[in-house]
Amino acid sequence: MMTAPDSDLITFGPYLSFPGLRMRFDRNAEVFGEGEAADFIYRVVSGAVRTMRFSSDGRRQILGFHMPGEIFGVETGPTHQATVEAVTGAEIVLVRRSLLEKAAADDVRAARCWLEFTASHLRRAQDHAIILGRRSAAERVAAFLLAFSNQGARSSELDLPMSRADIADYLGLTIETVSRAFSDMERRHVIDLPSSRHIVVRNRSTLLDLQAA
Amino acid sequence: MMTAPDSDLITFGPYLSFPGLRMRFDRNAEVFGEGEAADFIYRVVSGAVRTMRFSSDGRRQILGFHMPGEIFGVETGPTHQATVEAVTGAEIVLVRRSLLEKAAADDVRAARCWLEFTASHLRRAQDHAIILGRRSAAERVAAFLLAFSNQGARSSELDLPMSRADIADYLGLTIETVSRAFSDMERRHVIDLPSSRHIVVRNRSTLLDLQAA
DNA sequence: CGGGCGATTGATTGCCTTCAAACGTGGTGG
DNA sequence: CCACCACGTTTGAAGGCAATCAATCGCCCG
Repeated sequence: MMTAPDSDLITFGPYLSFPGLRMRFDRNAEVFGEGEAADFIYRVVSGAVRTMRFSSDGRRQILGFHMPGEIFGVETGPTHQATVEAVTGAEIVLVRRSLLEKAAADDVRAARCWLEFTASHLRRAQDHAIILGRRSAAERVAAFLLAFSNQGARSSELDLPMSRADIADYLGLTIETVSRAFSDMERRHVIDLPSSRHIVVRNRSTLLDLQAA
Repeated sequence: MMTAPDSDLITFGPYLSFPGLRMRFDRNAEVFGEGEAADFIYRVVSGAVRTMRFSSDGRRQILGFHMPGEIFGVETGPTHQATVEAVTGAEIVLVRRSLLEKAAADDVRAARCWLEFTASHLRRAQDHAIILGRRSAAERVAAFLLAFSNQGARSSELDLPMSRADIADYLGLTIETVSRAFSDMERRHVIDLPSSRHIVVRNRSTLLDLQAA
C-alpha cells in the first residue's frame, strides 16, 4: 500500500495539523522513557507501540497500545509519565510540542481539540481500570479481543502485533493464563488460531457474552 | 470550623471561579448517574463522594473518591460516564457547565486550566490501573492508605469516610481481604485501628515498603 | 540441520474469594 | 436506662482461579 500523503502530519481534531519528522524504530526500541523531557508529540504511521510503567521491583504494566494513525506522548507537564516502545518495527512522526502549545495558546478551538484528546484517553484509562479490577481472566481476554477488533480491522480477522507477554502485562495476567484463555476459546469454537498472532473471530456474540461487560 | 467564604464557588486553576448552588446529599444518595446529561460540574464542600461504574451483572468498580475541595463530574461529551454517590452526608456545590464552556471558549487560559484538570485525572486513572493490574492485596491496601494520607490529613491520623466495601470495590478486592490486610498491618504494628475507620499510621516507612511502588 | 525464542500444555502451589459465623457498635423502642 | 436489632466488620475454614514451576512444541533464521 502507498503511504498516505498526510502521513508526516500530526492532525489534532478537525482544525490543526503540524508537519513532523518521520523516524523509524526497531522492534522493542524505546521511543521515549518515563521522566524524560516531553518536548515532542508522536503519531504512529505504521507498526504499533506500547505505553507502559514499571514498578521498582521490575513488574511491568502496559497502559495501552497505539495503532497506526493514533497520537501518543502528549503531556501537559514537563516530562513523560510513561515509557513507550515499539511493539513491532514502526514508523513514527514527531512534532515539536511547542507547536501544539502555541496553537493552543492562540486558538481556543485548538485547545479544545487537545482537551478532547486527553478526555478520550481518560475514558480509556477508566475502562482499563474496570477490566483490571473486576474481571476474570477469560473476561479480560475477551474484552481485549473485542476492543482490538473495533479499533483495528473491520472484519473478523485480527493480526495482533504484540506478544502474549505484552497482552499479559496489559491485562494484569501471566503469559500462561493468556495462552490458556486463547486455547479455551479455540476449543469452544469462539475463535480460530491459524497462527499464534492471527485470530479469526468465529462467534462474536459468544465473545460479547464472555466479556461480561 | 467556620465555612470558608469561597465555599460556594468552583475555582478552576488560578484564573476562573464560578458561583454555584450548594446542595446537601444524604449518605449513599446519588449525585448523578451514568448516562445522564452532564449539565453541571460539581465540587465537594464537605463529606466525600465516590465515582463508580457497574457491570451488567452488578459488579461495581469504584474509580475514585473525591474529598472536600475537589471538583468532579466534568465531562467534555454530552453525558456523564460514571455514577457518583455521597459516601457520607455531603455538601456539594453545583455550577452550570455552560459557564465553564463559555469561559473556555473565550479564554485560552481557562481552556488550559480545564486541560490540566483532565490531565491530572488521567494520571490518577493510570496510577489506579497499575495498582489494579500488578499489585497484591497487601500492596494495594498500603498504597490506598498512603494515597489517602497524602490527599487527606497532614498528620498520621486518618479518618476514612468510606466502608470496607467501598475500599474493596476501589482496589478490586473483597471486603474480607481488605479487612484481613488491615488486621495484618495492625498485628505488625504498622498501623493502629482504634476504630474501624480511624487509622493511625505508626510506621510509615514500612507502609512504603509494603506498597512496593 | 541446529539454535533460540515465543507459545502451549501440564502439574502444583498459593493467594484471594467464597461461605459461614461471631463480634461490636450505634440506633431505636420498650 | 437497658434490651434488642441491624449493619458493618472481623475472623475462620474451605474451595477455586490464576500464578508459578517445568517441560515440550513449533516456528523463524541462521
